[in-house]
Formats: sequence, structure tokens, C-alpha cells
Amino acid sequence: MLSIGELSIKTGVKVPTIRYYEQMNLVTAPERSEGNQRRYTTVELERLTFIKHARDLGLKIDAIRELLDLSAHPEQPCADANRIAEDHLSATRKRIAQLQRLEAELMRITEGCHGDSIKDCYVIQSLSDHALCKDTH
Amino acid sequence: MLSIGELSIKTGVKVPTIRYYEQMNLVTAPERSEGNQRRYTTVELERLTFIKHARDLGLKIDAIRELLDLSAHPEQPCADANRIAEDHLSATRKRIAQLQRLEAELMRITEGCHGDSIKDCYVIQSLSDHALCKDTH
DNA sequence: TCTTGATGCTCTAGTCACTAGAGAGATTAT
DNA sequence: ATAATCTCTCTAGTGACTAGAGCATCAAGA
Repeated sequence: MLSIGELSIKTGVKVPTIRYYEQMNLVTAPERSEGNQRRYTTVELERLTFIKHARDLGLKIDAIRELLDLSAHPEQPCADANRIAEDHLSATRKRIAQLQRLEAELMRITEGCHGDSIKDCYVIQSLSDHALCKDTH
Repeated sequence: MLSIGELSIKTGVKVPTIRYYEQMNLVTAPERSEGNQRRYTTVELERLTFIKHARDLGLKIDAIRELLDLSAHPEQPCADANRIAEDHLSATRKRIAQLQRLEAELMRITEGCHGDSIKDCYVIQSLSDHALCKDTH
């Protein structure tokens, strides 16, 4: 039986976050000690590890909830689980591409500034005048 | 004189967002019509364009506030403005690198799944068992 | 047994940058 | 004059936590 603090250390999920997940019904409320403190078993440890891992991969709580529901039905086909992971992969790729465009523009802005007072500052000018942008964004 | 709706169309910032910015003191409260509706001049149009542009680049409101303060003092050196832009550039690069690690792991997970029911699903297994991860994250 | 310090409890409120909706008033076009 | 569209203020909700107050419980040492 683990206390919430021990579970926190084992999973890397902070104590208030564990309580928050319980409130959101992402993990079920565990047994309590005589003094009303939470006591966890390995079942909950595994479930929380799953959640932590999925969160680290950037999956949203709703997606995780769906995956947890799926994993409770081991005889069902796994196409849905794959779809969730693939959707997230494609969203991740889009985000990377977007950030790379921003990176390019930020480089252009910071490298372009050779003035030394604000009135000549390319950073400020670039932000003021959209026409100075190379790409649309 | 522009109404809030016209300003919204010209800048691409939604109407409730403009009012929100006013509440946050990011833009100053404009004049009002006789019937108490907001009326904007080109000064506000330019300022909001600046804000929109900076937000599109992913700058946080606080950073934008700082840049706006800087641009109000044209004789000051522009080192601070450059620093803000460069900080954001380096944060963007870190985020890109992180997302690329996630992309790699998501690819590994989705491509690795050749089972057809949940109990053999590599997606679910990967999330359950951190030891299956190649990299730490 | 007593004490002490760490840990745990619940509850409320704050974060960020908006977004949604209600219900009323203003403006514009016909 | 009327209808359609805007605009007003206000409150509350989003996601995924985080912070803090004020109190209770637990484990270990003296």
C-alpha cells in the first residue's frame, strides 16, 4: 500500500496533480487509511504510470481517457488506439512545422537588427509592420 | 473612426479579444460614441496590429507589454527588445527539439503495432511500460 | 508515551489567453 | 418605422494544473 507521496515519487506525478486526476475521474478514488489518507495498490500505480507517459507524449486528458477505456477491453480491435496515436502524431508534425516557420521569422527579425536605439530597432519595426514579413502566418 | 467590429476585421483580432486586451490594459480604452460604443483611431489600429503580430509569433502578453513600453521610448537603446526576441527564439528552438523527440517516439509506437486486438496493441503496451521507450522523456 | 516534523486532508482561488452566452441597447440600411 | 446587425456589460467556462490556508494524521526518535 502506497501513500499519495510515495505514489507521486514512483510515477513522477505531483501530489496535487494526483488528487486533481481523481477529481476528474481519470483515476478512481483509492481506499483510505483509518485516518482518511489515500492508500494505493499496484493497479493504481500502473494506471498512473500509463497516464504520466501519455501526458509526457503530449496527449490530452480526453485522449488518455479514451485509451484507458480501450485498454479495459483487451479483446476489442486496436484500430482506435492506433488512430488516437496517429492523430496525435500528425498534430505534432503540424505543430513542429508551424514552430519552424516562427523560428525562421524570429531569426530574420533578431539578425536584422543593427540599429542601436528603439526608433531604428528592426525587432520593433518588424512587429509594427506586417509587410516586413516574408511569409504569411 | 472605426467601430470595434471594423477594427477586428482590419487586424484579425476577434472582438471579445479586443475588449479583453482593453481590460488587461494592453490597449488603452478608446473614445466612445454618443451611444457608448468604442471608436478607434489609426493609433489604436497600429498598436493592435503590433500586438496581433507578436501574438502570432507566440510571444506572451507580458513580453508584448514590455516591447510596447520600449517602443514608447524611441531614444532608448534597443538591446532589451533584441533580448526579448532572442529569448523567445531560443525557447522556440527548445520546443521544436522537444516535439521532434516526441514525434520520433510516436512514430515508433504507431509503426510498431501489428497486433489486431487491444491485448497485443503496441500503442497501449508502450504507454503502459515505460521500459519500452528508447529515449528518456 | 510524548513530541516533532513531515506528510496528508479539503477547500478555495489563481494561472493564461481567451471564448461563450445572456439580456439589453445602439446603429445602419431599407 | 422597422428589421437586421452590431455592440454593450457581466458572468462563467476552458485545460491542466498550481498555490495557499488551516487543520489532521503518521512515523520515528527521546
